[in-house]
Amino acid sequence: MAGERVIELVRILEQEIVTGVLAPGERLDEASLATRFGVSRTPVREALNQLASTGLVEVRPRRGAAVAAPGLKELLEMFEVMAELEGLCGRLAARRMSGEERAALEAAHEACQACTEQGDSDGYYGANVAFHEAIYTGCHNRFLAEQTRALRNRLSPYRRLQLRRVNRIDESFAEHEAVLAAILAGDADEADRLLQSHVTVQGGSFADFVANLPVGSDRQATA
Amino acid sequence: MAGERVIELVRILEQEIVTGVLAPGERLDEASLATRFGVSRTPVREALNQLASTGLVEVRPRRGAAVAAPGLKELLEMFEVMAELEGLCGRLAARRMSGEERAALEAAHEACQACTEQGDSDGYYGANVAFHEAIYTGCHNRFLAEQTRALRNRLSPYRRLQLRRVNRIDESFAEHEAVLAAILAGDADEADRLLQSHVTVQGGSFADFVANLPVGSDRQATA
DNA sequence: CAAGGCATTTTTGTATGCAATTACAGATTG
DNA sequence: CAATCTGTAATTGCATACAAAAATGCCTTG
Repeated sequence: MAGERVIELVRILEQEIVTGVLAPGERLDEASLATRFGVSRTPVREALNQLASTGLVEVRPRRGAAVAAPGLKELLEMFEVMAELEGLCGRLAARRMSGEERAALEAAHEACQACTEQGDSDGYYGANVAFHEAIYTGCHNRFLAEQTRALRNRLSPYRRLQLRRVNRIDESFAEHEAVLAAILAGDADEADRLLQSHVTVQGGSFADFVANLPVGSDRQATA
Repeated sequence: MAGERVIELVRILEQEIVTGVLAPGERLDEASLATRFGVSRTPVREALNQLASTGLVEVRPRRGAAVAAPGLKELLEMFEVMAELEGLCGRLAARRMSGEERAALEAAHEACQACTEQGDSDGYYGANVAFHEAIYTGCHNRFLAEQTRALRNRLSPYRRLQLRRVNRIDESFAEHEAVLAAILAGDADEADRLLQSHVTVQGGSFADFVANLPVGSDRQATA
């Protein structure tokens, strides 16, 4: 399944959804996308199906596809699970990371530090991803890493809202430092706990998070 | 997407995979399935894609689909994550279950007891599912419940091997009893811990588990 | 007899066409 | 004037047709 063209379509659409070019709730009709990408409806359908399986788009039978617009309740549920998964990654990483992997994590942390000191918030976004990726690698559980990455990706449109908060970068970096210390010390419980609170909404202001949500996210799109 | 026919195909194929009618590694070519179900290849393709997204089948570009045959390492990774998810469900359920939900859990447990006393191992399989479903409901996190259910389903071909062990039913029931007690007592940590060990391979004999694996599961099918 | 190359055959990937369902708009009626 | 009904347009679901790639078997050749 999934020829090269389909994979490319998935990649492009996923990127546009994750970065917010395609807003939650926006309709994705097959014909338009097919014309836009210069292919037939068939690969577009497959791409939409794949995106639906990751949860990024929502398809309702006979009613077409749209960028997923989870309600507030569902978002909180997903954050709750993500916190647990990230924590587990950290817990396992603290126990299992090799010397090289620990060095890579430190390097990623230093890249974050560089961005922080220069106030490069765009750069920090990427460096932050690299830091967490280093932890995923270090947990030595590819399945867990993939699940966590997928959920992280799915929530990224909403996580970006948080990261834009004033001083959130500095806060995030400070939290990374503690996480790094715990992992290097091999303190699994602490790494778990710190990572959970790091990715949790409650780390910031919950009211701000809700207030910055795109309109319509306060109820189910499928309602 | 996903018309009625596709949904039905997914349901049937999923059932056949989970119950072992279709063995891990078995090839699933589109034309044969299309003839068998009396539909064209298009809905079959969609169904296979959906099953691929849940991990039950594996599709390699230009090389067709086959029932997923995860290697031992990957299986252990999945069990590790499932233990965590089940534990989290129990943790949340202990804190959040309503009175009716607690009653339902007790009822499910009693159904398990009936099967145990009558040595009805087939019946126990279903009652066991109901017990865990009651916990999923009680965690009040539909997303988590869905993720856990999906992973449980994906692992069910391998879990059944465990359940067939002598006395495993009795062991399982005794563990349920402890889980039930912890949840009713609102002891979240204990419920978490007990459920994790309940679904973990290490609960039984690891060697037996490995020995009963279908041939070929000791290495990656995609290797 | 074994190994490699070539043609055939099978299977997947994509395009297109048709049928069925749904959304929309205008008209009709209470 | 509001609500409902109906006809039309638009969109999805499925089937079929064609193109491209990979698997298979046979033949040639060393």
